Amino acid sequence: MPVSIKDVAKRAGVSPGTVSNVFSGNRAVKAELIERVRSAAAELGYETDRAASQLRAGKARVVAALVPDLNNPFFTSLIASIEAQVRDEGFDIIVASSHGDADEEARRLSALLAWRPAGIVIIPCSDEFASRNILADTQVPFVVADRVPSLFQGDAVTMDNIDAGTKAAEHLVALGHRRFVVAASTLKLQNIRERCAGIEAVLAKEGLAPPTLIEVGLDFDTATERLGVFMEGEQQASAFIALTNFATLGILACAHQTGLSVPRDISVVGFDDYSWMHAVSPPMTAIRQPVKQMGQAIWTRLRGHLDGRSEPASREKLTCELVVRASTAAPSSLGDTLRIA
Amino acid sequence: MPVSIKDVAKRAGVSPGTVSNVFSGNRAVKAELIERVRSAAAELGYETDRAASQLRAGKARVVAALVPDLNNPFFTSLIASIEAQVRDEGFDIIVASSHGDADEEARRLSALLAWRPAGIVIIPCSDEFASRNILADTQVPFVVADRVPSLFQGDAVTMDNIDAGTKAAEHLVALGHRRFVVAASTLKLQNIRERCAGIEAVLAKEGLAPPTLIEVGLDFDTATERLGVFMEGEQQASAFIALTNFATLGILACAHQTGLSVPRDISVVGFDDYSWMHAVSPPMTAIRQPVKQMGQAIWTRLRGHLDGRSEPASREKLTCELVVRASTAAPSSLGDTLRIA
DNA sequence: GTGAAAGCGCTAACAA
DNA sequence: TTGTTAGCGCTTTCAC
Repeated sequence: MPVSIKDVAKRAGVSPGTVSNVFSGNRAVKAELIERVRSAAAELGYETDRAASQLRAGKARVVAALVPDLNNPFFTSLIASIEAQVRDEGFDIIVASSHGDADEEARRLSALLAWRPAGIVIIPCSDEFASRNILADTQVPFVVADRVPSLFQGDAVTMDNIDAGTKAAEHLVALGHRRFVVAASTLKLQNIRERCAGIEAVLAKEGLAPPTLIEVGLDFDTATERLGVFMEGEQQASAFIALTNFATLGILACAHQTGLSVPRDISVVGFDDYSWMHAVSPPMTAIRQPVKQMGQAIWTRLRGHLDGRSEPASREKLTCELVVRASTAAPSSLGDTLRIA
Repeated sequence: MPVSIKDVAKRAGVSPGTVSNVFSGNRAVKAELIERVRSAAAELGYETDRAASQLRAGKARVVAALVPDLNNPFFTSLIASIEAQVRDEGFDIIVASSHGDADEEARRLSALLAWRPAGIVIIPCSDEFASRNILADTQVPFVVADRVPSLFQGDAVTMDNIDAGTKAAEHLVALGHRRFVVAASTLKLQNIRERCAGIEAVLAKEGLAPPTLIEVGLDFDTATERLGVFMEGEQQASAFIALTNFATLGILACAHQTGLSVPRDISVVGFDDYSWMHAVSPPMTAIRQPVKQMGQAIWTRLRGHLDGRSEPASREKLTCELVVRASTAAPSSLGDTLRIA
């Protein structure tokens, strides 16, 4: 692509510096020259080389995003939200996936850093977030999202996970449920444990038995097997709360497999709110995370550091919303009778 | 981030050129020096500046992806697949969304080009793909995916959409269905029309009435309204085929709203195969697009052009698979009777 | 196999 | 307001 700023300058009869100023807007240029430069550039098909620009100016117009999994719609929605934020200001976004592995996370982080991005947003694959050392050595502003180490000091955007659990539990308690099962992909993550804590607190306050915690894993067979015990067995529960999207699917799959009807036999609160939850029968009651606001909060923080300003680190905790649809209902005594028989 | 190749060179007691060779592997370096350089780099926390490297070498280790919507899991799965391909070879991926708008597509494309990427993969927001002129002017290799203009000559990766429609229709015909409704988000796209054509051909061959084509739009209310006519009205259909993911949801939402049971009253074939289709009741029969293979085919083509090699343009057409689950069944005569009454 | 030096395309000082 | 020029960090001749 051999059309550089010099070619444009020659054709427009101005200096390279002027061309640069026309495109960057850094210094004022007479209207007439702007016009000449613009048309010369258009004729030649010129577009500023961002690598060169960034190298010289020392300012990158790109932000990097590192997430655990690009197949998880929660993460990609977040990327979508960030993309919508940054594009208006001429930034591009470079993405990478750690594939849920801490070593890979470290490697990808280094690779992203090599772009000298204006900022990095990272969703660590575990609470340890061991690779944060890598970031500490650099001057690149970064914000940690969703999974934030408890003692972490820097910029962070999270959910109020305790409140999320509380809302789900209160809703089900109000409907009259007394035995709860909580399904999570893994309890190794802080945010998941917080959601549990929220639920446990509600049940304790109501004098109900603590919920049964189940790690459903990441494949349907395991999930179904582990949940099945509490759908078919002696100690049936009537209320199921999912703490991740996959857990939602696991509960649904298991209910279908064991022939239980939702919400007649069991009530289910899903996690994350996707279109399919609205469309299926019954439409799912779910805890919705404010993905869009998350993206905004992230960009606000990154922006704060943009021109070398050193804003104080800040933490934002957003609240989830319980969307009530038809997968939750009062426990039917009929169902109870049938299952006990 | 003020640690450059010179700092490493000084510390290791070698020249900058040698450091460069150690990291790029372009020229052989004595084992002892490699060791010295590596440890010096590690101590300093040095990582090659990709912008500078790319500027000088004229070779980018980044590919760009432009899709219509980052909230659509089909597109993001494709990005995930491409990411998995390229990361092994040290490439990064920069993403952008055209937000379904042709002008924005052109703008974003120019912005992406400004990175001088090694290649671009684009899913146009319409068949026209007007912005292809922009690419034609450059030397950047690109491959068009999913939505490919019919007369397009370059590298492309698509689905065999006619076959996809055929498979869905044959499945339902074999079950005994005779009246079909086909739901699509829009019929403006070539690939959607091809899916229709596949269905129409099957029905024609069987001597059945042509399917009713419905554009469901992009919100549930519109979708439900338009589909409702054929679920409740005089000319009930028993077989519903969705041609996009949203159409699948539209059909399901409408069935739920009108109180029809799947598959007892109507059979539904969904489009795209997501986890939720596996988990809900009934599990959905669906047409699965081979997203992973698509990513591979795309990268194969891009790779072909990588070192300035000028491979001939090639087109790949992948085939979809029909995943049969429980949302399709033989039409029940009982259902027919009830609805006619 | 290694070092010295030129220069990729751009922007920012400095002159004019 | 515009032109001239140095140099960002790197890779790549060209010498040795």
